[in-house]
Amino acid sequence: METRIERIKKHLHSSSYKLTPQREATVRVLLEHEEDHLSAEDVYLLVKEKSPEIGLATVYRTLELLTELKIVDKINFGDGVSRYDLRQEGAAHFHHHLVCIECGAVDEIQEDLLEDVEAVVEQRWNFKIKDHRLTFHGICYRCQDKDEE
Amino acid sequence: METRIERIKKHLHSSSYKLTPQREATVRVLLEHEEDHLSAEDVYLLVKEKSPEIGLATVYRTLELLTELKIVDKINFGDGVSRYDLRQEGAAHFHHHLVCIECGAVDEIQEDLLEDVEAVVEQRWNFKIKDHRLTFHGICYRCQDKDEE
DNA sequence: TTAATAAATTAAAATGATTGTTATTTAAAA
DNA sequence: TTTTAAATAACAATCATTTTAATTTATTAA
Repeated sequence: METRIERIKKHLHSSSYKLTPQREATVRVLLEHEEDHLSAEDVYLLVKEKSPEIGLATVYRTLELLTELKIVDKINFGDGVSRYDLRQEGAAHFHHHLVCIECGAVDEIQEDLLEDVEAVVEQRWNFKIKDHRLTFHGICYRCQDKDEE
Repeated sequence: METRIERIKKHLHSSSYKLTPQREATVRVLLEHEEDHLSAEDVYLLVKEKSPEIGLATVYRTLELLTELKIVDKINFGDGVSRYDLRQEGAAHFHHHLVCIECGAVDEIQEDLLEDVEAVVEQRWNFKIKDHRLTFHGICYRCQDKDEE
């Protein structure tokens, strides 16, 4: 945890940004909720618990900055809010998501799975892929079990 | 064109909705701009050209209805607006998108390409896939040509 | 160390997309 | 035709996000 913070700090410094207390508090919340897909408001409320003086706009600015530096990815599941997801260290590509249309749960797929598809797209459409977003909508294993009862 | 309108009309009727003049005007705009990825506001402005009395809220409600009936798909490319995309008739799955990070162009991929990936996901993650969203971000062929100049 | 400068933050206001409300209109059913 | 329900227009309200202006914090140069 501390080492990841250190690395993020260096990442910021290398682009001549500082890891201010507010930014550090925000990063810590993201690290502590790596499994979740928090909205800016979610992050704000969690940061506020430890640093009550922080403002929502600062959280937005921090998330924007982290997105720019590709430390987090901004993603949108179709409800009205953007969600922010820490990128795995060293991951070349953004991971995928499984959104359950029954319970709303969001699970992650860390495996790439798209190598072949991307090769086809680059070739057939002559498109230089820099990033991707892949989300499946369906029924998660938990709700399938529930349905059987 | 007329036959597609007819089919959409029947689709609405089968769920006991009517194809009102406002709804028809909206559907026509979508049909006439099938290649584009219009926001609600875009649709509104285009509908207004032919039917100036229409209200923005009606366009929103119509798009929402069409989305519910899976006649259009609502998609979000990360700018602040939802975009609406007619589903190909008879298409089981939503098509994919190529978003150019230089010029902003959005191209479509109608081919599925995901069959293998979906088989893996259904099996390995025990997830019943109902739909998907796949978007690639990168440099389109037009901008690649431009860069070479 | 101190004055000057730049970066970051707060708090509040502004913006822009989307949704809700109410009165009215239109269409369908009795 | 009368009644009822669905759909709409016009406007107000809401919600996420961004901007602004004043203030604070950190950094640099004297």
